[in-house]
Amino acid sequence: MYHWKLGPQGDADAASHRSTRLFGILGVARPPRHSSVTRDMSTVPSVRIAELNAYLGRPVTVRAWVTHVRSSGKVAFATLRDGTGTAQAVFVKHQVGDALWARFAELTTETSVAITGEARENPRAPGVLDIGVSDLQIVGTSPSDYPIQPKEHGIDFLLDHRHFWLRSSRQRAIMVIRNEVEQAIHDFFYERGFLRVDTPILTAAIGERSGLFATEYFEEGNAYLAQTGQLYGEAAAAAFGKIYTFGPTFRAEKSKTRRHLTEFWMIEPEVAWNDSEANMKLQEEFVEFLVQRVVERRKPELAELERDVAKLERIRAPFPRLNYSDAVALVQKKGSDTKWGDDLGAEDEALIVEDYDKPVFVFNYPKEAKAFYMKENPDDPRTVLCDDLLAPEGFGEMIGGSQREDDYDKLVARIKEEGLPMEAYDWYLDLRRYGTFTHAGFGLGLERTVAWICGIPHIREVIAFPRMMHRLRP
RNA sequence: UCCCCAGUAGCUCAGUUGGUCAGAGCAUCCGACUGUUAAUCGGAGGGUCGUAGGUUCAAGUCCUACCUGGGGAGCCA
Repeated sequence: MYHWKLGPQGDADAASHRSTRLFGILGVARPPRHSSVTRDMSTVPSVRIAELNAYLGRPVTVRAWVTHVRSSGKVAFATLRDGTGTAQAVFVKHQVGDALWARFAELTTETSVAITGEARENPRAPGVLDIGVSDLQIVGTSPSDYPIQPKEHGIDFLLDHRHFWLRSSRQRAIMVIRNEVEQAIHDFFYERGFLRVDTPILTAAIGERSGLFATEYFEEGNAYLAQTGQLYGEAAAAAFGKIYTFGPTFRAEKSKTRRHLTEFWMIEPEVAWNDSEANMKLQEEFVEFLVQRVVERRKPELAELERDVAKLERIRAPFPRLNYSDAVALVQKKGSDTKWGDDLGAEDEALIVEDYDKPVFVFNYPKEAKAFYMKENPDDPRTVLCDDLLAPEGFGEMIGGSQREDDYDKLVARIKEEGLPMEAYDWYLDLRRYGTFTHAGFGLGLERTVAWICGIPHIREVIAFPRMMHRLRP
């Protein structure tokens, strides 16, 4: 870690001084060979780049990574990144001396450094502060073959180097917005009296659909990675009223599209006494809240991503609603050959969404197109009380929700119709035997939501380390 | 699983009807430059053209198979 070199002049004494200062800054014990050298550095504050403008005209120490180096004979520049922002270190040869000047020449892309100098504004580049360097410690060297360049790269190459790609300013902006969305989710539900419930990731087979990841589980046979926490969420709603889950979800389908991951994060609220109407109202309030929170607090990051903020500012409840039958009629008018009873395909969703600049609800699908647990529509028993919320700008289905079937006999009949193993649902059916209750909930795909807010076309870019069919590393 | 597309230098790509086709830009290394912002200028190194067969006097180039990946469909969030 403490990997620094002397300049060509062999400035050993100066080097030991600098080394001492670095160890002091890092707050770790000095090696004994430097113990005779002491220097009080308490007057030089160690700051993050985002805080630099509070220290203009004063000496500071910044610990950061070098993103770019430029040299011009007698003056040289190193751009610095520390995760909070960027700054520019300026080396003027006649000011820094030969030894430090020589050490500058050792800086390469992604060298980690501790740089001390005066913070000051740079009239030539408003917004990026300069550090007039008086001292430089190389903490970790970086070979000259660092793979990520400030040039175009293919997506495959970038994902192979995801551990480096995350260092770029664009990726930082995405992760900051993702974090803002996650925090907003917790705030939204906390303020409304929801209880967060963490549901199991290892489950017995309860979906019985293909696309489950299996793993050995002691003497119990196979366990499966959770595809949803919903069934557990329903049990929790009967216990606590209003709950939500927030966790990873796994789908082993061999999906190869920009909207799919094998591991993604899903938020699943479940609310006692909500019907389908209240469910949709909660969804649109929720989505509006998330989008407006990002607009309010993350303008710089949206700008970094060149996102059209005006499109996000328009995202206000209520959202347009189409019942399934009207949606089918609409897409047929636009040339689709989808018939009543079919599920809506990706092309159909695009046809529906193109007329709106807000997310669009499509509600009450045919029973056959949806899951067994959705409540039969009393006004049209061919359909169930459910909704999909489609994101604008072609980002696809962001939410799937429904009122749950609370009638024991109807639920049993649906499980039989689907050919599902009744014994797997014994505890789930108990929820209808012991104090059944009207309830509804939905699942929001975090990555799809963040991709839409960021305007990133592929969701693999909005999760730090995506898991896809052909990608298990890094 | 199905349909479409692509594999040429570290990266992004060009390479015409088969015949100086082993190329460019960037990156790297060396040199020049006192304020650069993807700096600029000069020079250098770097490739079994995805793999294996085949056609031909001659194959990145045409044919076949395979491998790998991408995009889309389905499934869904």
